This record gives sequence, structure tokens and C-alpha cells, in this order.
Amino acid sequence: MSFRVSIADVAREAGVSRQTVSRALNNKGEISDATLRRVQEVIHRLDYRPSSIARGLATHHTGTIGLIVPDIANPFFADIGRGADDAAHEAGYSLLLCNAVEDAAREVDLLRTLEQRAVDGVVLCSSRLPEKILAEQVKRHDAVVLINRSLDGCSSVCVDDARGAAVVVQHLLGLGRRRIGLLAGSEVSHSSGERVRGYTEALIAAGEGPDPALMQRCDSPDIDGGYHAARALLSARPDLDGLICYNDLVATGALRACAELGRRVPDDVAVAGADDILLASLVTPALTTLRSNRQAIGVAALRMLIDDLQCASGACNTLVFQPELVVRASAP
Amino acid sequence: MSFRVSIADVAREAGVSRQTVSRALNNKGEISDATLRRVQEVIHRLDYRPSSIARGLATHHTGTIGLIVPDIANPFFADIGRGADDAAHEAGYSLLLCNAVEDAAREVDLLRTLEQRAVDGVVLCSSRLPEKILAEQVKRHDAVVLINRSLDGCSSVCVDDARGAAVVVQHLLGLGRRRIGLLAGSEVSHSSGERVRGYTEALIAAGEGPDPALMQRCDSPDIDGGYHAARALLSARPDLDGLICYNDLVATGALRACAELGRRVPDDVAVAGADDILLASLVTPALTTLRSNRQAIGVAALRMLIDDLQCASGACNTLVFQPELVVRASAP
DNA sequence: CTGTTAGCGCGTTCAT
DNA sequence: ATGAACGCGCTAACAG
Repeated sequence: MSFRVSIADVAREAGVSRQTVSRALNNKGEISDATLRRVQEVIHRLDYRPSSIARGLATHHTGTIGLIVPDIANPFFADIGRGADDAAHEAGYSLLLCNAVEDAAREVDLLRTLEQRAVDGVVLCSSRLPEKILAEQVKRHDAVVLINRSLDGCSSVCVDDARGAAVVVQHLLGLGRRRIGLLAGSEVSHSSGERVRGYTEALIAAGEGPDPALMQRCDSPDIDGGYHAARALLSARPDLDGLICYNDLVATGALRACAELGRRVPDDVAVAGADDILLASLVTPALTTLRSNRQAIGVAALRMLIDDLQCASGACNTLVFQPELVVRASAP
Repeated sequence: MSFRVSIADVAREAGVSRQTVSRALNNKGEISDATLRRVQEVIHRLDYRPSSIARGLATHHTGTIGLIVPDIANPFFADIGRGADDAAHEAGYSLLLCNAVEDAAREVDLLRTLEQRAVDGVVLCSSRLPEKILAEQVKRHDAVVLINRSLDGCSSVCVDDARGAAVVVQHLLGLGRRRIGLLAGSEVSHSSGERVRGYTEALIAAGEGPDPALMQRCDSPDIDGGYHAARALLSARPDLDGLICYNDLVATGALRACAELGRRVPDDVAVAGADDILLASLVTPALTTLRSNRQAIGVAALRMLIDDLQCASGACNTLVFQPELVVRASAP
């Protein structure tokens, strides 16, 4: 790599002081039009670009934002990452990507690393951390936005999973289903907990006391996990006529279990998924599911973070996205 | 945020000079065991972490690597990103994620931004840049590893797309198919070009002169693009008995087109995809496809970059991954 | 409006 | 084995 051109080179070439170059760089006014143009010409000619690290050391702002997700290979988080990157780029920030690999210790480690790297702020996605530790780590950063988790004194962007589950329950009730089962996700998953709550409350509100035996937890939130959980639940409860699944992969596994057990979908059992991944419209029967605009969530989180950064009011906002029911053949 | 503890605080607390703390930090020897332990104790007690930016300014190393992908929301690149992040974390590096959004100008801009941020190296995935511009930008960085593209004097990790396509052709020939069509991807896509080459050469090698009329380009590399391209090709060439698709989404679209046109798969037309995405095994019939371990590609690229960084020999390596044929019902 | 003087927090000479 | 002085490239606070 060739030698970098520094602010001193520009200053010398333009016959001004380094400070004047700095002013031209940052449009702080306090500079005459003539010199401004002259300096800009030299900057352009020398193809000078200020060093972000030097600037960072001087200003304590790095123009960098940390994004922690459980797993970027999971389409759910990849979409959020895409939205966040778009919004960051638009605002002149760069994104430091971190996979927490579903591990709490790793997550703390990443938070510390980001602190060490002096990121301006952090977007933390679906944190698995206990409240106390989370609060402690959040305090170490200038600004944090949580996605799908809430915390006192911290901004957050959430999907209304409880409401989403309730909407699905109501849809199935509207189809005349009365024995509605739930295939839940991990116990430590915030969204799974919320969906369980929405499901339960919606059943109570409808006068259908929820039956704990109608709920089954998946070992893993994927096709296999859904298949096994559905088999277990369908065998234990042959009277089941509706099944709400933690996500579309789980629902796909449930479809397979139904087929094997000779339960027709949707005639015998109406099945619903969540997330509306690509797969949802391609399996047979196509899945009724909940759609949330994940890219928009990423964009919103990043914009909110930048707002927090600029206001520095310490105020915290909460934005809630409502998932949208997508009706397909599995629960028409 | 509380005030950061700096190296000076540690030095004062430990009753030594800042330099001694620095030595303790970097294990450069030249320090007695006693003071080393004492300083380490203070570091631990004060929970001191050296500032990456200050260190970066002094050393010109940031411990940061830039990763440019066309689109992180595309599972293909998300998997590579996941692998790269794992390998980076393991080696103590952080990843600066950038989406080029399939735009050459944006890609150049990102390369410049990464330079400004003084990343130690760059992994550039499926660059769309013309050779000359690419070479120019690559020179500005200390180390660059290209994925799915090659360039003189630059390390690269590639999937052998030509060979992969050839393997599929041979498989279909082995099934007795003689009129084998190709649904190609974008003209500017390196991998699509390679697959066209492999397809053509394999047919020539088998004595089946390739027929240009058997090749159809997709407007977009997704289900819709595949559907329309397949409809056009199947209508124009009713004698087609094999169809090789740019990727699994295209193949899925082709399956739909076959169904609509009353062509049975695989009896009338054997269909093959590429990438082995989750969907491939779930559509009906399940897709014969090519699998490449994308996460491994990401890991390999990052390790290669770090090697280049440490050797600084200027030597460049090339690693080629062979895709693996996965045989399913669409071309058994 | 412009230039001068000081740091930002660390590593790297050199002395000691 | 330890410490003092300097510089990385830039911005902030002051002077003129």
C-alpha cells in the first residue's frame, strides 16, 4: 500500500495550516469561501481522506455502530441486519457485525469488545442476557437500542408477538376451531414467551379456558423440532383441531407430522406458522402465518439509535411493530 | 457512560510508568515477574481495557476486517458472513459488514470507506467490478481475499462452478437425457458465466454439440425469473428432457412451469438446481442440486486473509471448493 | 477568518 | 528491568 496522504500534506500543498484544512473538512464555517475552495481543490487533487481512527481518538466518535445478533445465518436476523446496514450507510455510519451464537457469555464478551472499540452505539438483537447483567452492560455504552426485548431506561424496537399470537388464535376460533394447540419455542426466548402469553390470554378472553396439555415446547425451533413436538402433541390429543406454531419451520415439521398421522390439513387440523419466510408459501398446503417486516425493524432500530445519539437527552423510546396475518391454505 | 479508565490510571494505581503497563499488556518481556503480576492485578481490578482506536493510531493496526457482500439478506452470503465472523472472532478480529447492494459504484465507495477506517484487510465477495477498477482498489489495501472471483496478485477462495455444472451435465447424461437446457443467471455474474462454461464444455466433451437455443437467461435469479425463463424455453423446445438451473430458486420456478405445461418431472424433464438451500429438499419433487459449504468458504477466506496479513510475503494463494452433487427426486 | 498550542490514549524510540 | 520523551493524525480551545 502506498503512503497515506495526511492532513499535513494537504495543508502544506494548499499553503494553510492544518487547522484550516480541518475546518474545510468539517464545514464548521469560520473559513472564507476562497480558501475553502482552494483547500477543497487540493483535497480532491491529492485524493485525501481523513483517517477515521485519528478522528476517533480526537473526538471520541467513531462513526461505527455495533450490531449483535444471535446468528446472521438465520434469515430473520439477516433481514434485520440488511435493514440496519442500509440505514447506517445512509447516515454515514458503518456496522460492526457480531454473532452471539446464542451464548450469553459470548454476548457479554461482544458488548465489551464493542466498548473497547469505542462504537458510538449498539443495536442488540434478542438478547439472552438476564435483566441485571443486561442493564449493567447497557450502562457502559452511550446508546443502545434493543430489538425484541425491553429494559428500563433503554430504547427498543419490538414485534408485538403477544398480539400476533392472539390474532392467530382469533382467526382459528373464527374457523370454528376449539381445541387449539401451541408449539412453543425455547424457554429463554423472549418472543416465544410473548406468544405463549398472547395465545393464553386470547383463549381466556374467548371463554375457552386454556388447557396446559395443549401446549408443547419444541426442542429446537426448526423442522425437526416441529415434527417431533407435533407428533407428540397430536398423539396425546387426538381431539386437536388447530395448531399454532412458533415459526414457519416448526409449522413445516408439523405439516409432515400431520401427514404421517393421517390428519388432513386444514380439514382435521388448521395449522399456522409465523415469520412468513419464503418457504411458507411453497409448502403444501401453503402456510397461514404472521408477517413482520424485518428489514423495516432493522432500519427503525438504527434510526432510533442515531436519534438517541444526537439528542443525547437520555430519553428512551419504544417502537412496536404489529405483525400482519397472512391467510393461506393451511388455515384458510 | 462512566469515564473510561486509561493506561495512566493503571500506571498511577500500580505505582509504575505507563510504559510498564504497556509492556504488561503486550507481553513483550523486559518486565519482572513481580511487577507483571502487580500490574495485571490492577488491570483486573480496575477492569481496564486498552482503547482500540488509540492503539490503532499508534500501530496502524485496527484488528478490524471489512467484509463486502452483495446482500447479507441473501442466504448464500449470510452463510459466508457467518463463517467469516466465526473465524474472525476466533482470531481476535472484528468484522465490518458492508452490503454492496449489487451496485458497482457502491462497492468502490465501500472499499474507500474501509480504507479510511484503516481496516487491516478486506474480504470481497462476488465483486461486480471491472478488472481494471478492481485491481486499482485492491492495491490500496494491505490484504484482500476475493471470493468467487480471481485477479492477478490477489488471493482468492472460489467455488468451482464450471466443474459443478459439468458434474450435473454428466449426471443428466447418465440418466439418458440428451436435450439438456440451461437456465442461466445474470450476465455480469461470475458464477453464472462459469456454469455456462462448464455446461458447454461438458456437452462438447460428451460429443453432444451444445445448442445455443437450449440456453435461456433468467431476468432475475429467483422463483419468478426461473418460472418465466422455463416457460419460454420449454415452449420453444418441446423436445427438452433435462434442465439445469442457475440456482434452487430458479429450479423451483422451473418446477412450477413444468407443472403448468404438463411436463412431468423427472419423467419428461429432469430438473437440477444449485446451492442446496433449505427449500431444495422441501419442494415436490425434491431437487437434485449442488451443495457447497458456504460457511466453510467464509472461514477459509478469513483465515487466508489473516495468513496474508501475518506473512506479508505478498504471495497470493487460491483455494478452490468443489461443490457436491446431491441427488434427489427431480433428477434421480 | 486564520494560525498556534494542546491534547486524545497508546506504542516506540532512546536513555537510565 | 524501568522510565522519559516523542509521534501517530486529527480536533478543540484559544489567540491574533
